[in-house]
Amino acid sequence: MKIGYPCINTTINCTTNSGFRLRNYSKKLLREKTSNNLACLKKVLEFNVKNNLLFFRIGSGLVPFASHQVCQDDWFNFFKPEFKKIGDYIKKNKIRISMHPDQFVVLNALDKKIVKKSIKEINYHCLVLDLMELNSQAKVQIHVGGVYQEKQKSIARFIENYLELKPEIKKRLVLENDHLSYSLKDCLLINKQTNIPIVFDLYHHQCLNNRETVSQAISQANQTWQKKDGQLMVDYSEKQLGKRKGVHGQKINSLKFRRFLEQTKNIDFDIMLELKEKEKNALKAVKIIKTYFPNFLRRAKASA
DNA sequence: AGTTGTCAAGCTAGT
DNA sequence: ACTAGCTTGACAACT
Repeated sequence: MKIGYPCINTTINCTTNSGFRLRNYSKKLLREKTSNNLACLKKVLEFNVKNNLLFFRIGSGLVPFASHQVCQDDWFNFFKPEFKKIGDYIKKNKIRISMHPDQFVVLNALDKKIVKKSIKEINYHCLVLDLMELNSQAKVQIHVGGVYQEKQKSIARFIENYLELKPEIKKRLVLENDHLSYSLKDCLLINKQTNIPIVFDLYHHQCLNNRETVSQAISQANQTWQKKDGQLMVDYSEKQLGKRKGVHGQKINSLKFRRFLEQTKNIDFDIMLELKEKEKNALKAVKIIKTYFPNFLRRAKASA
């Protein structure tokens, strides 16, 4: 089991997400920002290793506007050595990596232009991981997309578009249940026809489910991951009290987290803590696991 | 120096 | 009809 957090470290003063406005685009700015972001990524990963946080989601803004038509720069050649160095560090320290393109990526969109742009954005994410020379256990996670009042047709469109992707993209793409349209059950249905692994998001599952227990759900998601895909990835977050459905919580609740681990203790997986306070929650999670489930982290070392 | 409006992109449900 | 929310604030113009 590896513990991680997404995109941003609030402790060290270094961000991997610095960018600029589209109207200010220039090759120089793109290279400046990318250079800064890669340097910070290395520092964040070093912080993580020091703190036993061996799962990390790299933010989509690593290379600003990388998939936008304005970007004609061959940044991937220019920064190749830097990417490789970071990849070497990741492999040396056995860090699990994921990426998560944002909400504008809709592989099942009705509008073909949106599908095309989405694929371009997915390709960029995969290219980042390829440049780091990471294996197929480094994943890019997306949601199914829109419903457009015709769920079955929309699922069919997802499958059709997915199957047309290049193998080097398919090997990285994984699907995550969302909190209002596509449940775990829907994702499993898509998995049957595509073999795409399913990332299990606990909070989304609490918002939208088919009455599976957490234990059953984790087990079902786990079965979609083959050896080449690595361990099951789980996104862990909690409801923000008093806020409307879908809002992520701020802090990890020790009791709830322990209950979750207890319910799922027969399966090993990697946990991404999607809570507002970032690495602080991940550190707390590590502490909780060390205290109450010490064999879980030993297992991580053994499998690492 | 600190504050605030805005930023490439899509979709959904709550208000 | 409008907006908050989504995996993550950060940029840049203003006071």
